[in-house]
Amino acid sequence: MEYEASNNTVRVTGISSFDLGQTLECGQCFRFTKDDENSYTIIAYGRVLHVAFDKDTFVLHPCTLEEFENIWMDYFDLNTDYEEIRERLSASDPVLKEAAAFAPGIRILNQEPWECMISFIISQNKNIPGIQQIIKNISERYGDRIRDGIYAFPTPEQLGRATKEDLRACKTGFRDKYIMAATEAVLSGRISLDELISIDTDEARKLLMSIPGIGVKVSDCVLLYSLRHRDVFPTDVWVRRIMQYFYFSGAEKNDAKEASINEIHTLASSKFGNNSGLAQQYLFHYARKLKIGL
DNA sequence: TACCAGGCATAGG
DNA sequence: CCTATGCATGGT
Repeated sequence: MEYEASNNTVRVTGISSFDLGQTLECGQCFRFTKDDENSYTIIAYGRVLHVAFDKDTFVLHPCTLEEFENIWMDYFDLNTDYEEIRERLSASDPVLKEAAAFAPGIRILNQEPWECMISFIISQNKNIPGIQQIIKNISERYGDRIRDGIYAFPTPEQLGRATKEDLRACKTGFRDKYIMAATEAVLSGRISLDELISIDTDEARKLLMSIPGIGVKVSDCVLLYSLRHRDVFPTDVWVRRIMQYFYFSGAEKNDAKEASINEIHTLASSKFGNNSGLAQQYLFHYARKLKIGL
């Protein structure tokens, strides 16, 4: 990988296994818009960033050399060798070979833990446009204005000022109490999200799940998308469907009983091991595009 | 109108 | 451990 900065723009070449659309649109990130073919605007780290691919060059703007090295290089996980992980997953399993070949440019973003946690609390029982709308409402009401009409995700202190009624006005619905509980856990210091990066996965998950409104699926999303635990396998309805279809249905497809989350996790762990997170991303994307069964 | 959306808490086997 | 139900809200 090589990069250079000029005119508040950074150009990166020599990245393999990276596609903007596949990475942003596989459901791990909510705050972006698609401006054009292979051109997106992202809001993160209190900044607005335009990203695009110009032939084989990854272009970021506005972006200084320091911002690229300190923030975005890690955000897009550019220091990880995805070629190697993808080959390992492909070789170990025929289904993954298909799924990975379908979207080989997926990377797992390293997002901000606080925003990620609140966003996935919001995500329960909502579709993606609905989730994006609520996050936008909350940011506009409590976050700092970055520039006209664009607001940063609020800090814990800022969101801590919200009352239940305020949150309801942002259309959070029954999630209002969960958001308040998570905010309180962070503000009080009971849970330090950054510390969850370096502790054992199961221990970190246990701590996250001590917050009401965070269950197995939401905690696994936070662990994978922001806390760098790549061995988890977030299992939502789509992943569940595709796992059922490929791994748990017998010869007669319909009479097999539904596999439980525990059974799916056990199978994922034994097949994909430390790379379960990326395997889940490939499978999620694959399932949504193919719309298998149901 | 009724039913669903990347779940979770709760009450009950 | 597993299963059934309600849940705010907006969209078909």
